[in-house]
Amino acid sequence: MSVMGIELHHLRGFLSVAEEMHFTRAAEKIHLTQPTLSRNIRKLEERMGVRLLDRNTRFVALTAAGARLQQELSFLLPRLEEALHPSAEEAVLRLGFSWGFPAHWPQRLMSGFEEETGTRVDLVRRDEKLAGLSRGEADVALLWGAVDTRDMHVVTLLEERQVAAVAKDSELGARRGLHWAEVPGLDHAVNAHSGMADFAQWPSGERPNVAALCTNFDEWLEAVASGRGLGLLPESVAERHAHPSISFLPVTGAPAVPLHMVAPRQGGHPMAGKLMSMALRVLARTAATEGERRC
Amino acid sequence: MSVMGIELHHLRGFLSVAEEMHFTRAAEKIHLTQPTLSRNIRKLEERMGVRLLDRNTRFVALTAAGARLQQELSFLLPRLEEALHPSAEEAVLRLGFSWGFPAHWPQRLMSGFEEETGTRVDLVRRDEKLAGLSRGEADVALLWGAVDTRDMHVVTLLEERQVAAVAKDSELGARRGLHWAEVPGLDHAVNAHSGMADFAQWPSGERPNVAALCTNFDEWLEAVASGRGLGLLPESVAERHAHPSISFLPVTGAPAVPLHMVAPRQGGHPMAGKLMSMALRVLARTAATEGERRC
DNA sequence: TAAAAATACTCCATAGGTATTTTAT
DNA sequence: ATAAAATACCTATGGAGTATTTTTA
Repeated sequence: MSVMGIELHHLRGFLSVAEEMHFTRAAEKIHLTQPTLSRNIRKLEERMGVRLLDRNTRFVALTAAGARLQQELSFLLPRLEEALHPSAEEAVLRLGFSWGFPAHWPQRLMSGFEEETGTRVDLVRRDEKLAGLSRGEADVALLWGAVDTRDMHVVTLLEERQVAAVAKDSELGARRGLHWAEVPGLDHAVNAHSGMADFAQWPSGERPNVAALCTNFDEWLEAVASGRGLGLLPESVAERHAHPSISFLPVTGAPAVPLHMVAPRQGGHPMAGKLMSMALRVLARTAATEGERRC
Repeated sequence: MSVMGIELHHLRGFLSVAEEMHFTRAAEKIHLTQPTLSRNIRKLEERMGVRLLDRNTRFVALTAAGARLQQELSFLLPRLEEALHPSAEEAVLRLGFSWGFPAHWPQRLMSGFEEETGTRVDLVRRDEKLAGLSRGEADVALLWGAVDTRDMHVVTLLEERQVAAVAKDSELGARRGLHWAEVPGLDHAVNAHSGMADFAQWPSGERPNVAALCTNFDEWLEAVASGRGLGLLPESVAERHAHPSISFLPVTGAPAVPLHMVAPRQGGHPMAGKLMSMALRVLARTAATEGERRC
């Protein structure tokens, strides 16, 4: 009954005053203003039903009850605060991807997030469409292309041109570029987990021929290199995967490919949302900076 | 940093769920609704940055971090709650009076207050104008008549007719009543601490003659009994102090005497305000009940 | 007179509630 | 189909701030 409504900030405030014996300094120490701390102490006294501090404008002193409380709290509060700090083992957020992990800004995102939240970010590569999300092996994932949005919270980070990867010694190897309209008529190498070329969604008559079906990016790249078919991928990923046997051709008229950050709608990691919004912020700043650089 | 904003109600909620392994029951146990508890758990997880409970609509289970937290909290929280309960020694409010403590309703007030707040009320008689308030020997006081309102928080509980106490074998002993206009012309016995007859406030020409100046009620009553002068007092107090040598006479035209409850404006007992408002409530109910009885 | 606590107010974050939806067996 | 947790929305307590007043050595 009487304890009702007492909260930790009241106790932190009291302990601070009990240590400083001075409201203004005690308030500063815990980043409060003096009037707020004064009121919190009064509330604590009202709710406990006991005066804890004898005070006037010149002096602050503990009452008997206050001294007893300080003694108890100086033991209990630090332990409690400690218990609320998850161990380094526990404070981990696993960021999944299956291919095409972008350069530069994710590193800044991860270190910024770790600094701001104290939660470590572990990078996890899984060769699945959801990069470990569905099996609970990742908490958040970076995924190129279309994502089933039913059970997932999805945020689009950016969009990129797609390019075609072709074997240098294939018929297409000599070409300088392709047009999107040609694509359905060509043989394709497909990464089943990519989310890039979801051919099922294409009009049935125009569906490209799948000449090679792979289960991860590296297999797929080699399939392209060995001339089994062309592959589609985002421009920046192509840049990071130069291959002696592969040429990357611009595809005029091709739709842009989105990069998504994805997390489970329910039962997910409590900091997933924070990472996603921070990712948007970081990307906005990156875009702004690059804009400035261009000017 | 991460601990910011975690409060006791979050932890109480978590502990309740960890014990029940069932949100709805856990919510009932701590007198919350299930959605509120759900949100509080989510907030706790967000602020700690760690998932504590794996849950869906059918199952609730502790994560590793949750199990550790439960272990810590099941030790710390009960001790903390205990520390917030003042001991019986400390949870005391001293109610001062110097004379004329009323019958019936104060007893109900005191027991009601003790039951509702867990704070014991000790009755303290001190023969001073403020009945121990000024020396810090009482936290709240019941005082008849005028009270210096500068440093005190004052509430008027009721007003009563005043009557005159006269020695039966004095000249006034045979009278059936007095008129207020006669009072200045008569000899008075005065209790210096009473607050009743503050003669200093009377127009200087009409100030009654102080034939006997006493320092407490009992001396004063005997002074009246021995015929040193008349005394003024509230009707109900007269009723409780029948004296073989004293007659009580109505005084027509006399102003009513207020009964006040008084507490220091600053530095007072944190529950003083609660007692005062409860006193007003109790008296309102008493008045209502007596009103009904009359009808 | 000056330092410090208390008051008076404004604002807003969030705890708490009710009604409804989603989910898993 | 049903039990149970999650979501959506609303209300209002009270915590935090700024400006001012009061107090006491």
